[in-house]
Amino acid sequence: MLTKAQWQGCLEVMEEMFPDAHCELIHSNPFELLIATLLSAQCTDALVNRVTPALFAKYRSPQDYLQVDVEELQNDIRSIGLYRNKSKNIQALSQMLIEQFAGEVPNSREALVTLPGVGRKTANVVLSVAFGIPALAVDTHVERVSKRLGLCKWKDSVLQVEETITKKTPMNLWNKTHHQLIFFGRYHCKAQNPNCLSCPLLEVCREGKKRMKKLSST
DNA sequence: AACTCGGGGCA
DNA sequence: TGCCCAGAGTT
Repeated sequence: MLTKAQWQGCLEVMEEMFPDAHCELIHSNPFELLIATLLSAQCTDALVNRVTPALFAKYRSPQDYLQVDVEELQNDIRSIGLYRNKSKNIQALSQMLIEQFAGEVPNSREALVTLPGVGRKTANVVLSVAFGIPALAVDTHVERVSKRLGLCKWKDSVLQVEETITKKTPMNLWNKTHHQLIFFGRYHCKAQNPNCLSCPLLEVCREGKKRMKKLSST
């Protein structure tokens, strides 16, 4: 198992590899972060970032999203996929924010997950990035990376992985950790053909060492 | 647990 | 061309 110090070392190395990873989800306010995160489902942020500048210039508040027909909103986000669900959710969510949360994005998980289209992962991103609250969205990349490195056991559930990382990550790294893990997992520690040969974390990585051993024996 | 939504990226 | 993808909701 990876120690807390080793884990922090890994996070620092990931930051050196992808220094601007966390910039992709920096937004001027929690509401824009919430919308951008919701749009990110099943597509990359690079794709989302192509529509958000125009989107956020046009819609600045929950009220703004309610002043157009759903078809118009669909057209504004069509290129990212899953646009029917997402448009519907954004309008329903805007309505709820106005009626139940005084137009503000709530800062508790219990409240966030009651919003349509917002599940645990989206809620955790908003909590950590917008409010600095320790919460980590565990997707396939985060799960794979933490298990390969040896931070978690292979049989751990998603919730167990989340608990372990939450426990071992220092407060000052909360707004970055998720994005560093995502980038590291997506572009380096890939699901297929991970680049172990050039990996700076090879010395501490459980799976990496195993793969190298196998490679040298054949 | 296994679907569905969905256009774009990439082999 | 066909497969996959920073998820959530429904059955």
